[in-house]
Amino acid sequence: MVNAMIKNQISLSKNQKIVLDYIQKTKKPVKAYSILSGVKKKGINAPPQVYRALDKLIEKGKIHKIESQNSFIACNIGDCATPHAVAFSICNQCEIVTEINDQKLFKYLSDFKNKSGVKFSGYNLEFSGTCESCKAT
Amino acid sequence: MVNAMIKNQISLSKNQKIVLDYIQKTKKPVKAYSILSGVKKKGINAPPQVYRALDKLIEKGKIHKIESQNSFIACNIGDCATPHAVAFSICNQCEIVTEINDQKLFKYLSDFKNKSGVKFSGYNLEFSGTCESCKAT
DNA sequence: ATATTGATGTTATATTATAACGTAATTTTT
DNA sequence: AAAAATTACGTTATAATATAACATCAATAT
Repeated sequence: MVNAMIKNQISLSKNQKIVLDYIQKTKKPVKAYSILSGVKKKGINAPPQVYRALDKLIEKGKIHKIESQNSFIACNIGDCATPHAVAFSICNQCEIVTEINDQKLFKYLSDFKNKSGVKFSGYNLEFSGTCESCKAT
Repeated sequence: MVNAMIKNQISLSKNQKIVLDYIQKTKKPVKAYSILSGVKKKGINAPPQVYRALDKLIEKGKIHKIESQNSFIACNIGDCATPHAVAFSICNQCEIVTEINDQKLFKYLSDFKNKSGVKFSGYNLEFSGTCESCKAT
């Protein structure tokens, strides 16, 4: 009752917790069927259970989908305030994906979009290239 | 021989032409299997033929993939000079997708990326929202 | 002329995702 | 607290998207 009033308290169901837990353990984005194998021992048996959890976790800003890879990654900005306005850096070599949290970029893109006459609802931006550490080698 | 020296002359194979032709006829992005059904009468029988053509057409800057939809759209910037740095506006209502050709945006994003220490190789930006005409209704 | 590369055609299969159905748990309304 | 509504669950089956692998043919470079 008291706890229920804490702001931004987002409750997760059992399966949602299991799936989020698994995703948070990995550094690289994971695919739905990898998640499935990874959580079979926790009692999740079939794709729909995974996909349903993924959908809800995205809605709740806990994870993001990397569209160019059909993979999923935990949000690194705590509870993502804007789960539908996201930007990522994808290293083609080591495959590590990092979420970009840049207010100026966010503002630039939001403004750009609004200016263009389209009612802004979100964006997905995926940079690709070679990351710092891979560049070194 | 003479023609072969024309700059930017990009030659397309038979199947590539067929697939590009089909994509250019549509306003909305099309899916690979829709293309397949659409070009069966032209003698294209199986998915790999379509996917191979799509891959090459992307390389050659003739089409782009809309990652969030697994669909394909003709490049509206002639031969796209930068097939791996693209931006789109996706209307959630009418599903029309338009390619954004804005040098300032392009520069902003390229600069942003380079500044961040990552060797820039490309980006894919997909805005979503409600387009002008859908907003009216 | 030969070797290399790019394109084709085909079969089979891998990967990603959802439909549909019945049941159970949780929350909201009365 | 009971009823209603919503959300989540488990399961089976199947749809939709994409690629592997192999044999052949065509174009081009050496």
